[in-house]
Amino acid sequence: MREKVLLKKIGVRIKEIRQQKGLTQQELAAELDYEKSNMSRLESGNIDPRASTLNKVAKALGVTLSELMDIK
Amino acid sequence: MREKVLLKKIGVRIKEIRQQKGLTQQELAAELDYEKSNMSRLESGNIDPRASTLNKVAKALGVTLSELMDIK
DNA sequence: TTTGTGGTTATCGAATATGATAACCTCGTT
DNA sequence: AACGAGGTTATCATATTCGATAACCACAAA
Repeated sequence: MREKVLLKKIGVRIKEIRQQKGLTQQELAAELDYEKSNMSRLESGNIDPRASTLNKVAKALGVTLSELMDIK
Repeated sequence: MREKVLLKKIGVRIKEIRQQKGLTQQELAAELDYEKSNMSRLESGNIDPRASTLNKVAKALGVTLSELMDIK
């Protein structure tokens, strides 16, 4: 894993928005055709997601990709 | 390739900013420890880059990740 | 205790990015 | 024509995501 800090921040950002929307990981995962296990990996910062994955998450959360990537 | 349109837009956006800065692909690639061939693939929208890759590009271009992802 | 919810972690196969090298193309210039 | 600059494209090995399944943990409610 090359950019640990970045990935952690992305995970935290996703979790933050998800919780604001009152969604569980499972509910969000369902909208993405993800398994909840994948959402957990993503939010925990253990993976370096692809642009298309981030875009899907952004859509499911109702924010733009730019907003999702607005990490401090 | 799942999200062709998105990837094309990301490529165009990178190219746009790179040209604004007056950089060539080779110069940008050099700052990233990329080969110019990789930059070309990225700008052409043929790959689905990882978050860490996008972050490196953003840094090298002097913009935030959020700004880089601000694709119409 | 049992059941359900929310989340984590490990593992697998398949698909794909990455890093590198090389060949090629289109120009503008000498 | 020959050369270089800027890009493109193909290919390869390696690393990693993705998609899925399953086991597990903590907690709350029945």
